[in-house]
Amino acid sequence: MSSDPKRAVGRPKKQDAFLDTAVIVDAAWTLVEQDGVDALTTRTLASALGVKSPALYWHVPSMTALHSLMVERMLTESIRNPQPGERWQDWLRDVGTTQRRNFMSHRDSGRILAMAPPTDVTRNEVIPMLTAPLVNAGFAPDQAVAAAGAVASFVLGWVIYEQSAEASRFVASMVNLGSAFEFGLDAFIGGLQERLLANAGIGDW
Amino acid sequence: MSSDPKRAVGRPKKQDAFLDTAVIVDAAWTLVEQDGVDALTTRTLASALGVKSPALYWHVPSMTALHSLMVERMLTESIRNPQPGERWQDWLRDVGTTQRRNFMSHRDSGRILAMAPPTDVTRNEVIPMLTAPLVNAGFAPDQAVAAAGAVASFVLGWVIYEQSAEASRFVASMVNLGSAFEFGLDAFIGGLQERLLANAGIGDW
DNA sequence: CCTTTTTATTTATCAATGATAGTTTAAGGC
DNA sequence: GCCTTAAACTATCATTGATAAATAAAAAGG
Repeated sequence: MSSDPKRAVGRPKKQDAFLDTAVIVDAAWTLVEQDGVDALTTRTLASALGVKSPALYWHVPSMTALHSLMVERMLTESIRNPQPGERWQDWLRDVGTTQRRNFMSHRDSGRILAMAPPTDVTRNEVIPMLTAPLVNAGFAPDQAVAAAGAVASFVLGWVIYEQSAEASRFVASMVNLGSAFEFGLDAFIGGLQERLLANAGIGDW
Repeated sequence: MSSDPKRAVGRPKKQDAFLDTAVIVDAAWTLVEQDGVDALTTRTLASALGVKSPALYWHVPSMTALHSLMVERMLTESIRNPQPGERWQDWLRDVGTTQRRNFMSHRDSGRILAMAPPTDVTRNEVIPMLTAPLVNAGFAPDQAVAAAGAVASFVLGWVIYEQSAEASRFVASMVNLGSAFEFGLDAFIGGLQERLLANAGIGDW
């Protein structure tokens, strides 16, 4: 409470403004990492920031908006453009595996992704970043969007199941989850490649 | 309330027991279909059934359990065994498209799937039903589990995005969602086929 | 036929949660 | 020095999932 000398009881300003969106999103992920998404309430989060819950609403309009911001943060961490000369297959495989690893390293990220509407940033930056390299590789724009969407969907669905204790325990008893994911991803990329070659042929799409 | 002559105020029994799990799950889906998953509360659901909310807890232990039951109901509606002589590719494509159609016909099903732990029925019936035909087709058991999991993940993720108003509006402005889904599914099945042929060869898996 | 137990609901009530209203303090511009 | 804006606070709501205790009807037991 009044243990922190930097904080007056009334209100600071620009100088030492305590909160901003980035700090809140940070703390939110930390909290979720520790105690799971069910523990992410406006009160626990505020308390982790040494603040009362209504203060959060000055920076973030709602809990749902916070979820979206958390997603945005996580997504921008795990997508990259292809390096010059990198084959699209290798790039896509790496993006897929990296994204799974990234999602899995954020507890309950699947559930959060499922709840959160995409932000403008997510829509306007992330999606084009996924489709552009595929168009460059020779896919038709429709195909590129479909392929990018399919990979994104596959990863999201996979992570949701893998983060479900019951589901992943059951499947993990039959198969190594990492290998299984890569098997699926490779199969999908292989199938995309077939379709790309078909484009060069008669092009019946 | 007292408008229904069949109901005494105290309590009925077996004969005309008002509630059971099936009826509750039914009403829950109806309610979600109409007003979305956020409107599915113990009170609204009870009221739709002409009952008070604690009555539900006699039949279903928790809201989460109800979600799981809703998922179980939905899943068992959309999976089928292959018909005799049916090619595994055709069967898998049909299962995938049917499942997407089924999920999409249940409002907010993606979010519900993401929240709900799988029931025993889901684990022990649905998953084997998906893998068995693939094993029959010549996939190694690991591969069959991986492939089935991948298709299930793909569909789940896709539906979550397609049911997100913002995400689907954005993607639908670039591509037909149905065609895009099928493009992804076909690519994946094509890739699986490649792998199956590789099994017959040197078998490096 | 009366008593006891079980089944299935009710009423009453909680604690937790997301959110808003209204208040308060600090800083900056004039 | 005042006024406006930024950024927090206190107080308070309505809603929600859930439980406890009461209660009535049906079934079971004799």
